[in-house]
Amino acid sequence: MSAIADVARLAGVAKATASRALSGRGYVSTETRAKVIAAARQIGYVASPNAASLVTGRTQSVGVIIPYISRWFFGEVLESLELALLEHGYDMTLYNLPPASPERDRVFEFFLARKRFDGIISVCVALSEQEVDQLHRLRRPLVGIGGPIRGVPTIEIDDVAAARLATEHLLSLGHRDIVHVGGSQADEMDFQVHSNRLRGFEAAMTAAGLSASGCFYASEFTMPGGYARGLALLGDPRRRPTAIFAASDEIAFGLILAARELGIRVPTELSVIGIDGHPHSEMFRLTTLAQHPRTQGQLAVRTLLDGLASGSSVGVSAVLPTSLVIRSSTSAPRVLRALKAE
Amino acid sequence: MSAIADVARLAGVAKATASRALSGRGYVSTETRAKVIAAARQIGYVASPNAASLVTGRTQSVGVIIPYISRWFFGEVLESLELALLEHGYDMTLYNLPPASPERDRVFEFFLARKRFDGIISVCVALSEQEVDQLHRLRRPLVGIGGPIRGVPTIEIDDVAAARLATEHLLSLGHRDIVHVGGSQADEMDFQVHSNRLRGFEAAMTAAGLSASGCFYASEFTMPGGYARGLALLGDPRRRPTAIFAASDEIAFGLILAARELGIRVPTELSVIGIDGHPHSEMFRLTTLAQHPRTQGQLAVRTLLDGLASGSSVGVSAVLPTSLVIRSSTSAPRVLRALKAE
DNA sequence: GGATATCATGGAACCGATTCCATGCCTGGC
DNA sequence: GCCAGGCATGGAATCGGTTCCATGATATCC
Repeated sequence: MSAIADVARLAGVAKATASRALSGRGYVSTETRAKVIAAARQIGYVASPNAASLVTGRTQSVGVIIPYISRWFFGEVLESLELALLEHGYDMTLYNLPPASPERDRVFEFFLARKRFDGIISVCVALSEQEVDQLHRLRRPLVGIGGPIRGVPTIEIDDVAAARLATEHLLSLGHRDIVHVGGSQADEMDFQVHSNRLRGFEAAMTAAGLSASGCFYASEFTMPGGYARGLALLGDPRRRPTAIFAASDEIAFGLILAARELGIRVPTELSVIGIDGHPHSEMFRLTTLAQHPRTQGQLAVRTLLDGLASGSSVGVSAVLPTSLVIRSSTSAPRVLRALKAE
Repeated sequence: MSAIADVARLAGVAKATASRALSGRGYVSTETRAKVIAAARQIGYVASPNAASLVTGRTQSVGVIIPYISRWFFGEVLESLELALLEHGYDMTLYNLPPASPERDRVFEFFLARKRFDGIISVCVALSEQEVDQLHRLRRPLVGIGGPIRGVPTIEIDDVAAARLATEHLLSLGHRDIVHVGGSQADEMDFQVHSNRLRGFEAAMTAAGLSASGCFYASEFTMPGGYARGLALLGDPRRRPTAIFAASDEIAFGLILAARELGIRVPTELSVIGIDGHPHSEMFRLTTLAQHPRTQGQLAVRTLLDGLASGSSVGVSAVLPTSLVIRSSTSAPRVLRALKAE
């Protein structure tokens, strides 16, 4: 329970000098600094961040708002955020805010409005203009991950482009009968991830001269979701597509398992492509459009801390690239290969 | 940026009265309270928790130390912790501390020692006596999840018993040739989860008059880990067991997939049982010993807040029950069924 | 009706740092 | 030798609350 006054007394200096010696700001002679540091160590002094933030206004802590914790993308982002923040000496305070959470207003009014953070990172939680204004008024920089927020720098991937690329990969293999299994708009998160991926799919299909209508099937954004959808979709051999573009790798895993269960060979009879770059995709030999959540997290932290240093400048948004990782869940459709063989 | 002094001035009372009116402590007349509350609302006053904690010593915030974020068990625990803490008006500050992390000392010296928390919850991170003492000296209550810490209340399941129950389930079906696939002691987390589950397995085998030696195979604690181990283990038909006890559901999923890939029918030719109660276990029709991480999280929060209220009393540890959920990944071994059929 | 308990309020101290300002010393330049 | 300026230090104010203590006004009880 030692305070800086104790350190000062022990070192035989004034509080002010002790503070300067320990923080490194202002003039202190080398020997005095050494004395103070020795005294601090001797009594195990640790500065009280509360007292410090009271006067400086900085808390050395960042708030993170996130809708899920245990889903892959979010877990990865979270881990990278925590690591990057820790490196820069910041604490991370976590608010789990599922879509349509009844806690949402509580969190905003009760927690975020208190001046506990130097900044906030919002992962796939859209903030209303009012909420953004509120934070700006507190002069707290704000960075988004996963979707655009008006007037706020955001780190994201281009979901439309990623979906288009994935679909184009299937098209380039010769598939014409392609289905998209993705999240429904109903349980969409704040950002338009689901509908953006659908739009990218439709764009690619239309550009290839194909109709996309009736080619979308909704699913939970999970492996069991994809599995259930797969069983229903692939059960009828006559209506079976030759390829599926899944909006996430986990959906794709479920689809592959459903196909196996129905005796449909992947990729011979059915090609499947996902989006994510999930670590399990290697095991499932899934072709996927990898995004890089850890990079997104690191960049978000850097952007936030830059904004913090430069005094709430606006900061710059970034659209991070995705990369097509081709494995063996995709190939030319059987008909085509039969033709080629002739 | 309004302070309580502004509220007091506007309401025409002293700071002390305004503070009492807003916090609800001490005597304030009904009308004065109404005036103060109205004034506070009018200028959008939000109390500074820093200033408050400076004098009360309470921060209304809890630190959580956890080795993983995205693994199922940990994600579940985390979500339940956050929810329960939020309900009681506490913030949750997260420290991700993988086993053998180089950040560990930094986290302890630099972050935890600062008086930023009213208490700490350690999820599967064992604390050294020194670390525990340090926290006790700061009079900060401490609760563990997932394993015993000397002198600290802990919420856990009985890993030995759970493993024994799982193995006994296989034995009771008539299996004699049983293998355990679990985590290696090398990459064990702080608590003895891996070796405890192995011990439970050995205990059950020995009690049934069987030898357990040579029946353990190490695997990463993930689905790909189980998959890789499954391919290697089940490849040779002559050395194939009739049943596998997997130390986690995710390992079990991998094993099941490997079996399917090798054309081994589950459960006809191979029974598989796991531990966890993972949400995907239903999809894999996996028989499992379900533990309940959310309950563990809730109980940990309750224990911590009790300790907080009663002033660092010791609190009581709890061993939570597991439940056997029987699905169709386990059945009597084929030989036995053939005999019965005669 | 006077002593006592209860309620209501204000003034001031305090939590533990940072930082502004004043003071004094020493050095160097002219 | 004197003055300017850089360096080193201490005193005191400050951040924004909570709480102790004193004071006064009512209500209660014998």
